[in-house]
Formats: sequence, C-alpha cells, structure tokens
Amino acid sequence: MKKEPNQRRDEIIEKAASLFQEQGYRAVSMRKLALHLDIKASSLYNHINSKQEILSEIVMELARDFTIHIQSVSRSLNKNAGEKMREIIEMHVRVTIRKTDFLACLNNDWMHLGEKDREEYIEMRQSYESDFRAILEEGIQQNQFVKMDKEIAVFSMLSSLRTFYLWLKRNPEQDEQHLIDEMNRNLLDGILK
Amino acid sequence: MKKEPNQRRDEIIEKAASLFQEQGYRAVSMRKLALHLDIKASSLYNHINSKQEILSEIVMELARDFTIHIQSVSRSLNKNAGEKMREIIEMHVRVTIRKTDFLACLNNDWMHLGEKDREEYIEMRQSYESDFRAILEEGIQQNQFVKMDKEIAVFSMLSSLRTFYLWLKRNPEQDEQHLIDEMNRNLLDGILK
DNA sequence: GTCTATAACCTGATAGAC
DNA sequence: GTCTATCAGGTTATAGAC
Repeated sequence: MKKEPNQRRDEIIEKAASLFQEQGYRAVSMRKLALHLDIKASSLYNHINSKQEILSEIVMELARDFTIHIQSVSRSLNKNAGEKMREIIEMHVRVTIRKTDFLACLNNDWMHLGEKDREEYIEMRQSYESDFRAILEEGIQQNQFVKMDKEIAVFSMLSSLRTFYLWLKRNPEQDEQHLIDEMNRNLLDGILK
Repeated sequence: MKKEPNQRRDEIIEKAASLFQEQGYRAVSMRKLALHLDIKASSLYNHINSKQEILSEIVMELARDFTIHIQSVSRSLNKNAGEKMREIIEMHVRVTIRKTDFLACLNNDWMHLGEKDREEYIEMRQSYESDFRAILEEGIQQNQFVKMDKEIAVFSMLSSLRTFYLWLKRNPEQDEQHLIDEMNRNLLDGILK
C-alpha cells in the first residue's frame, strides 16, 4: 500500500519476476530465488512476507495500470474508434518494453495468486476485455471497422499483444516506434494487399 | 514408440493434459492426478514411467504433427502464398478444436520437458517458424502481401493461433468453419475498412 | 493392476543467534 | 539484515504384498 522506497525489496521482486518468467512460478523455489540474490532463503523473509506476496506485487499493480489506462481511453470523447485502438496498441507495446518480465508473469502465473488477488485480477481482466470490445463495437457502428465476430477479434488481437513480450525477449533493443507501427498494421490492416 | 493400444494409459494422459492445462505442470502432483482418476499415485507407475513421460507424450507428438504439416504445405507447388497461409490457419484452428488441452500444455509447459525432448521441441518450433516466415516472404515477393517486418508478423500471427485454445475453452461448441473464416480475416485482412 | 509403506529429497516458512 | 537450524508437510518414485 504505502510507497516507502525499499531498494532491497524491489531487487528481490525484480529477480523473482525474471526467474518466474523463465521457469514459471511453481518451478522457482525460495531457495533458488535466494541463490540468485546471493543470500539464504530465510533472509528473504525480512523483506517479504510470503512467496505469494512477491507474485502479487508483480502482477496486481501492472493489472491495475492496464485497467485504468483502457478505461480512460475508451471513455475519451474526442477520439474515434480507430484512434482509440491505435492508442491501446501503442500502450501495450510500451508497457511490454518497460515491464517485460512483469507482463510475462501476469500472463502465465496469475492463477497462482491468492484467492482475493485472483478474484480481483479476473474482474480486471474481464473489465479490460469489455472495454476493448466496446471500442470494436463503436468502430463497426461508425462504419470504420468491417463487420466481424467481435469476441474472436478481441481475443485474437489481445493474444498478439499479451504475448508480445515473448518476441521482445528474443529481439531486444528494437526501435519502439517501429514496433508500434508494425503491431498497428498487423492488427488493424492485416497483411493482404 | 510402439502403438499398442493402451486404454488406461491414454486415460491417464488425457486427464493429465486437462489438469496441466488448468493448473500448470508443476502445480499438478502425481497424487492430485491419481485422485482425479480414483486410484493411488503409485498405481500410475504401472502405466507410465515418470511424470515427465506424461508431459512428453502430450507435447511431442503434437509438435511433430505441426512440424510435418507446415512442411508439406510450405513446399507444395500448386498453391500461392495466400492459399498456403489460409491452409496453415485452418490447420491451427482444427487442431485447436480437437486437441485443446494438449495444445495448451505444448504452449505453457514445454520448458518442463526432459533435456532431450526440450531440445527437439525447440528445434521443431524454430523449423515451424522458419517455414511460416518463408510463406510470408513468398507472398511479399509475389506482391500478394504488403511490405512488412516479417519477424514481427510471424510472431503476431502465431501468437493468435497458439493461444486460440484459451478462447475456445471459454466458448465451446462453435461452428468450425465460422472460426476458420474469422481467424483468416483477423490475421490476413485486419479489421479496418 | 492396485494397494500400503517408505525412501530420499524438496517445499514455504519460522525461531533465535549474531 | 543475514545467518544456522529446524519444522511440518509435500514431491517423485520404488518395493513388495495381494
């Protein structure tokens, strides 16, 4: 809750995200995490209360950022559906670049959150998908988008965006604007001439 | 290797795929798996040699099917790039419908394969992506596809296809041809008018 | 083919010395 | 803030009775 700066704690969470992303939450023990930080597992508990708390720190803040951002975009009145869609795609790419490992954990390990966090996460994800769908609907009604099965389109576009971190892991140091442009074209224009 | 029919063994592997898909390979213990099959964990070892062998059975055959299929499509001489792409997309959707849980395991749990299988898996995945990329290249040269960053396009399209099982889990019993048509449109034509 | 019992080890987490 | 020692329970897998 509070935002006391806590360097060691952040270090632990960063390293955990990196390992979770690589091996999965269940495959990374506290001993393994501690080894990568050159301390003993028991020392971790001076900075965090539980393994699940680390996961929560990684996933929940990022999920809240996504939820808030798409809400503000989808409700803005001075943009048409196409512009909204481009802004969402751009946001996804930017977050992917800045929080690569955190996003990977959000995608792959959310089901290992504690019950309360997990419920909140699922709610936020539903809310996000619902806002995304609303923009598609708006675009179809404005005759800016083609007629389509919105459910499948939401899923298909979000799949590309959500797993973009995988590609970025294998192709680091790309020009940010190039990535944004290409993802916009892939998802909005398609590849056919 | 041999294809003796072995009903109980297949039952175990099916149930394991279902649980792995839901909770992740590491989160499903042999006791948990046994509980869902109404036997004791030790009895499982009369049918399989190890937990990892179950994962291998789930992932490797499916990976080989994908690899072989895209090879035969990409090398066929009587189809243009657009037709090849449509056939690959169709194949992905059909496999997703028929092997939903197996595909989920392939996507999420391949890193828990034994070293030998894991290496073979990675090779097959690279080969698959390389065939996919070649079809895009062919389409660009034939002036059938727009100019694009092929690496990003391969990733983006495959992301949608690979995680289609997630959507299918939440929306079962859809018309197969409708799914194929919509995925073709999403990935090839985009959503913009 | 399933069971009980058990081996050998790993798991998250805590107590208390320094 | 890190350490050693430890707890209580879970992990894969095997041995051997039935």
